[in-house]
Amino acid sequence: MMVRKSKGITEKHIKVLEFLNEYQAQHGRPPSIREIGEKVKISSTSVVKYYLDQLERMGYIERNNRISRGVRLTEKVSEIIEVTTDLLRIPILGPIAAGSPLPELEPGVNYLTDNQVEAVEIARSLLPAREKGENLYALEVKGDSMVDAMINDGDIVVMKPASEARNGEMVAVWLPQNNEATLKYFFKEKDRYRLQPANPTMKPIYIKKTEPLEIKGKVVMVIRKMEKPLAA
Amino acid sequence: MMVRKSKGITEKHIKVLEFLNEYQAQHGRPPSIREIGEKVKISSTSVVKYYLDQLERMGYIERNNRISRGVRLTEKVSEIIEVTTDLLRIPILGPIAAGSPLPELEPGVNYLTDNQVEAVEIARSLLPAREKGENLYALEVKGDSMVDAMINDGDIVVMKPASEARNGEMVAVWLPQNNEATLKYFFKEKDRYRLQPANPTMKPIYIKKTEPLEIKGKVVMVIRKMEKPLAA
DNA sequence: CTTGACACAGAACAGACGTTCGAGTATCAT
DNA sequence: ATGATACTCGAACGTCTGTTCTGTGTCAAG
Repeated sequence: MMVRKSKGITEKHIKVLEFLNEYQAQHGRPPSIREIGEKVKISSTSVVKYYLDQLERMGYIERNNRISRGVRLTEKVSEIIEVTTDLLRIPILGPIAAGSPLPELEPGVNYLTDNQVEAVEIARSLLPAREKGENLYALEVKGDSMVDAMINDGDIVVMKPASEARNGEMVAVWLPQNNEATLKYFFKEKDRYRLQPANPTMKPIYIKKTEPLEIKGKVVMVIRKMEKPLAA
Repeated sequence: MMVRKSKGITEKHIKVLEFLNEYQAQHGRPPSIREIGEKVKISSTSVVKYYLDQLERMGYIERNNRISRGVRLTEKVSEIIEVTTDLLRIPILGPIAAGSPLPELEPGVNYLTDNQVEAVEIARSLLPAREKGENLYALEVKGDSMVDAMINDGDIVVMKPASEARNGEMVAVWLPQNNEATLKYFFKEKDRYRLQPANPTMKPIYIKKTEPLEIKGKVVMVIRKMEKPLAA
């Protein structure tokens, strides 16, 4: 009767979760109840337990009782705070092919907790400096239509959502008039856009500024797994 | 006069280190002394401490005394046991360019503990199934000579050491007669080797079996970071 | 045979740690 | 005012956990 039913998370709960996350990342082990209390400014161990009980009931932590430091954050906390991990799970939204429209990130959907979607795990250190990794998504290349972007069938393209780009950035664009998706280096010129293939031996496409061109995202990384040998 | 025997690591030490590693990976926290003793078949906590003290003196673990479960494996243990991590540190041995010989993995050198070399961190889940990651190394592509392998200047190529290959595998080969390093799909035919570019629009190279051809490794993965925009 | 380093066991102890309980305060709807 | 709810405190308790101490058996050197 002393535990709230379904009220929301308070500032204190978040403080506790953040400290749990921080301590674990820093020390490689969970903190003790007294260590939590000290950091979250709770002077009684019973109050810390009080909050831990609530957090456990809410599904944000799991506990192995009777064992010291037996606390563990669950997947669910990522909905509340940014969990520091070395690995970043990036959802694979779908295929990218020349003739089909690009899958897009729908706001408000948490792909990481949705086990339906596949994902690639990328080391944070592999990402461009200080790229937080927020909202990154990945596409799997289907077909040979991206060869001029130096991208093969089966490659994984990691994207950052964007609707505009600066010169020299590689973007995924949808060309409504051609009904075509493509990956190109983007350059804005006088009265046109130049879409430059990555392959230096190939020629650019020019799109007049009056013509439609939808930038869907910037390419952050391309990953090619040589899993199975080439046939033929 | 009192030089005792080996003085090195014993089977028990390794058992302890392995359990430390296993428990940490499984529970996200270090084990207690009694948990160690139970698993390593030591019936007294004092003996566990006895070994922990030795391991600490040898530099394989660090301890935060007075605090429960205050044990942590150090970098050095990777010389002794295979530390299970989600991340794999793969050393970048050097550049790969058409005109220069390929850097090679020197046996007996632990590149991971040698801070001199750069490294890329790859999530284990990203590697081909059950690729242990042993002896993997990486090369950084310099120049545009690998464009026919769909590989750009600046790309990171993750390699597995190999001196021969099966049909359809992409290999790094050194062609002594041409004084050239290249990445191609490898096919053995009647009396020749066919080196097939990844780019389907390009033609293969044929090498007679009588001519020299040194396979240096198989390509496991290619990573392209789109860090900076393309100039021009 | 004696000595001493080494590997190990068991008991005991002190402090760390999680849990329980009694009690107090503040807010809010009744 | 009343009571229910949410939150906090402090003390006490028992277990967990790391440390210390005493003792035993082995083995090689002196």
